[in-house]
Amino acid sequence: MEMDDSHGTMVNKSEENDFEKKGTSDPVVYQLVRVEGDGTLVPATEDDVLQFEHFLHNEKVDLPPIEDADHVEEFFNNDCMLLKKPDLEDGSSKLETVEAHTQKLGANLEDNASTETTKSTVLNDSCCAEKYKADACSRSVCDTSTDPSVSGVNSSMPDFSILRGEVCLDDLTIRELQEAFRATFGRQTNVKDKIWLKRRITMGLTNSYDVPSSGCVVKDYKIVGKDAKNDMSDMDERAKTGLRATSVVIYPGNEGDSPSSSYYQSEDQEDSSKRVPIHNDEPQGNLLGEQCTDKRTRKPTKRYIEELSDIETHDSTVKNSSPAKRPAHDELLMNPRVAPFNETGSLGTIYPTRKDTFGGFSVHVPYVSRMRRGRPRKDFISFADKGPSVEPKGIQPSVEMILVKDGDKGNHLRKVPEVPLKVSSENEHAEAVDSKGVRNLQAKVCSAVSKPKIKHGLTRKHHRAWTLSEVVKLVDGVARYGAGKWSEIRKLSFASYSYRTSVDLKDKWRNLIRATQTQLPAQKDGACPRKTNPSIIPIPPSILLRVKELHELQSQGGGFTAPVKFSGQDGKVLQGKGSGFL
DNA sequence: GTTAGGG
DNA sequence: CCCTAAC
Repeated sequence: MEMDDSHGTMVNKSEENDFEKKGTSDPVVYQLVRVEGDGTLVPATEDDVLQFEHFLHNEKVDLPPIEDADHVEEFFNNDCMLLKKPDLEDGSSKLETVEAHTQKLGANLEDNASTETTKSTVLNDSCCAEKYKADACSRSVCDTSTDPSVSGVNSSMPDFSILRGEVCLDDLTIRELQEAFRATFGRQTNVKDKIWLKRRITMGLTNSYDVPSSGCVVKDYKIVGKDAKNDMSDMDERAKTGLRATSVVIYPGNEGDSPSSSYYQSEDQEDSSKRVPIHNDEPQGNLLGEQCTDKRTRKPTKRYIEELSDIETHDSTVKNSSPAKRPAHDELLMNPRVAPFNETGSLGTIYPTRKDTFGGFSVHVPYVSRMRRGRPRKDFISFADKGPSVEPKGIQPSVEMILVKDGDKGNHLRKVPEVPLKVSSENEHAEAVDSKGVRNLQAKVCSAVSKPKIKHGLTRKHHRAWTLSEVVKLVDGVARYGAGKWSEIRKLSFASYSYRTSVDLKDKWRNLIRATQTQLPAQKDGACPRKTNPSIIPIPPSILLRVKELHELQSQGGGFTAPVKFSGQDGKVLQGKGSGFL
């Protein structure tokens, strides 16, 4: 199965094929999540994913290699939410299992839930609690055991008969449960925790996370037992049943705020967090129930919409996580769904898209990595009051703006970038407006398009790559008027480039200076000037040399004024090269 | 309003 | 590019 985040939709297509091909493919989809210091769950970052790539890869290629048995089991034991802790020393942002995370959340749940919902259904299983705890806490305890029945994983076929007929999961032995697990998920497990096994099997058969820990009866591969609930939307109902049961039963006397109590809550973590994207794709056609179609949790969005993060984490006490990896809105955590595949184009080209919640809107965005690197936008429009909308199948507004290569002069309108619901457009409106006009236009568009209040009508300027001609004009302007006369240069040399502000010129000049300090020496050494990014047109060395000269002259000369330094040679170079690049 | 600098 | 202090 495909574990790559960028293929969030694999479950529908390739996975089945893989399964059929290999027979042992794991139909469970794992989600990598990150637990921030404040306990918030966020989708794993790309970096996180990379760290586990080998994991996922291993699993994909061949199931549980012996060497990795520990880790694989860790995945399983934790309902596939594995995670690793990259650097514990800083203690800031750590990765851990969802189980552990849910522990933290458990206390809250306990507070909110009524304690009289205590059930005794789990009592007979409480003996497994210790085992479970042991499993969860110290890996390698059980996975090193060599139970003959659990060793020949890849070769033999699962015994599907274990679930045939009417079977009460409670009556099964651990081994039988393991077999049932295997029949359900198509893979082996070494877990000996009955509760866990039963829950996992039940979840697998119902394709739901919301299952009781015991009392389930399987009949013909389907859960017919009592508490097999499928309605995830019924929160109240869920809070009263299996979820409560486990944690309260263990410590019947206390009110549920004991750490241990909340610990065992972890067993039902899916209930509370619902972030466990166990996706039981059906390998055998009839093994898994299909009654829970809309329960499937898709892989999380890979990118962060940091603009939403503050909504969720403004009050968290532990604020040592990197701002760039702040947790997204909970809604975003839970709901990002991957639309199976969207067909576009006359050729039937299929592009994966995912449905994402962007500022409260349901939108489809290309399933690509688009993690923002900079700090969070401050002026992002808050759509917090706008609930998730019904996804429009036909209209799929994209927040992506397609960058249009700057032709040349004029005809540039600073777009209103990243306004939600703004349909992507490739056509630049042929209208030049000055900076102020742009602001106004932005405000207008925003107010027209989106009802929610916009903070200040400020949106990020549409990124425009600097063209060579612009660079040449800038260099020319600096040579003519001097560095620092940005306003002047803008007025006189960039009259037709209305979208270039004096600040832009200044920034670009600064970047050019930097470029001369980095690129030029490298080129002299014959080294490859930067990692050649074909999409970025390198600035010709001649221009860089001019920049360097101008910079040195004007910096050392101190009070550089006007055209004094405009040497004939430079002028010639500029003219020649400039016209050539235009 | 501009400019310089940090982010 | 954004933001902001300092002119």
